[in-house]
Amino acid sequence: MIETRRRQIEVAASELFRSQGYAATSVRDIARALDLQGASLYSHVASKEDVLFAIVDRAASRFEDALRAAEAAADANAVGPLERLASIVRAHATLVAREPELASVFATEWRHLGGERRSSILARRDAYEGRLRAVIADGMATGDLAMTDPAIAAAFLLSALNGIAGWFRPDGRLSAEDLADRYADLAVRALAT
Amino acid sequence: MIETRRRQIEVAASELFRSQGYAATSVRDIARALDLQGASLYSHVASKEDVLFAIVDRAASRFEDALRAAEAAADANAVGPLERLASIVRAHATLVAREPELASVFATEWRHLGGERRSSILARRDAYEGRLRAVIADGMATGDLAMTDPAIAAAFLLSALNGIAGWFRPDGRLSAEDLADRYADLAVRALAT
DNA sequence: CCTACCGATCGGTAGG
DNA sequence: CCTACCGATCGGTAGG
Repeated sequence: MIETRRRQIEVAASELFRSQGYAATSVRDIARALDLQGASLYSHVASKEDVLFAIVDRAASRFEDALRAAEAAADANAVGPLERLASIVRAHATLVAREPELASVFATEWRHLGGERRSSILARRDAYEGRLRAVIADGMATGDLAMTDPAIAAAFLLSALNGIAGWFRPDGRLSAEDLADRYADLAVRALAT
Repeated sequence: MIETRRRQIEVAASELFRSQGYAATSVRDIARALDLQGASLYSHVASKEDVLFAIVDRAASRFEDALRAAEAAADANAVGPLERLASIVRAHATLVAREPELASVFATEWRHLGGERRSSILARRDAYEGRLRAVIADGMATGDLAMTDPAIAAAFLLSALNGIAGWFRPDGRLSAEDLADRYADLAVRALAT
């Protein structure tokens, strides 16, 4: 277990950033959650923004991995565009439901990042959204999906999916997987011919 | 034109709260947008939180009015559950697209309100969401809408709708009304039998 | 990882 | 609506 402390800081910060927002969370808030003095955090991180970036960067990678895996599985099973879309939605929803702090900070706190980091994260978000748009456009080309503006459909779906982080309780009566199935169903119905 | 200055403050604050968030926006930021000194704001408002509450309270009323109007129109025309749902979605989407600052602050900054104000706003949000759930449940009872958990369907739709504030440009190639039509279409398709 | 401390900025008040 | 100012808190550093 190397870098455990650093990880603890990121986990505690994710929870605080999610519930209070980055700007309203002080370095001392994060330290207190770990029973440290505020200044002691700086033995492990260079700045508050560094902690935010680490979280957001990790979140971006998780979403990219989930998308890649969903697409690879769809390729391997040679499924149609409808099932490909469903498995992407399922993957995204599952990730948000399982790690709402990560997803919520990724979705809303990136604007507190400085210039380069911010644009790098935005570029990755755009690329992700672009992949989803392409899947939707492909489905329209084969006639499996109804004709709509793929950009609008993608924005519609991503907002719905990311919204899960705002209300889903992982310890509630509904499992992340069940939730993901419902969302995939709603998404497919919304877009299928 | 009474209370113009007060209104200007709220408008400037909405824009700043939307783009930077409430916590990252200082009283002096708001004042600067109006060419005032920071302390001068306090001739018009009692506190920074007061400004936030005024915005969020106004936003809540706007959404309540829009919902009421959509339901009244549906009642007057005796339309079915499908068209009733469509007109509610259209009304909500139009409002978010026309006033993204108001909608975005309402959707995300309420947590910076203190105890009573916060719970009052949350109660109104819950009531609004409850109305949407009821419309969905009614549509399922008549067989116009497919059987799903109305709470999940409502959360799905509201997240998608509120997400509009995050990307829609009122001066872009798509009008608020066209956007609203697309969203109503997606919503109806997602839920219809 | 702590104590001690820094300059900057915060929301807000006094008094005009 | 302004100037002058307040105590509190902010992110971060020095030195151990």
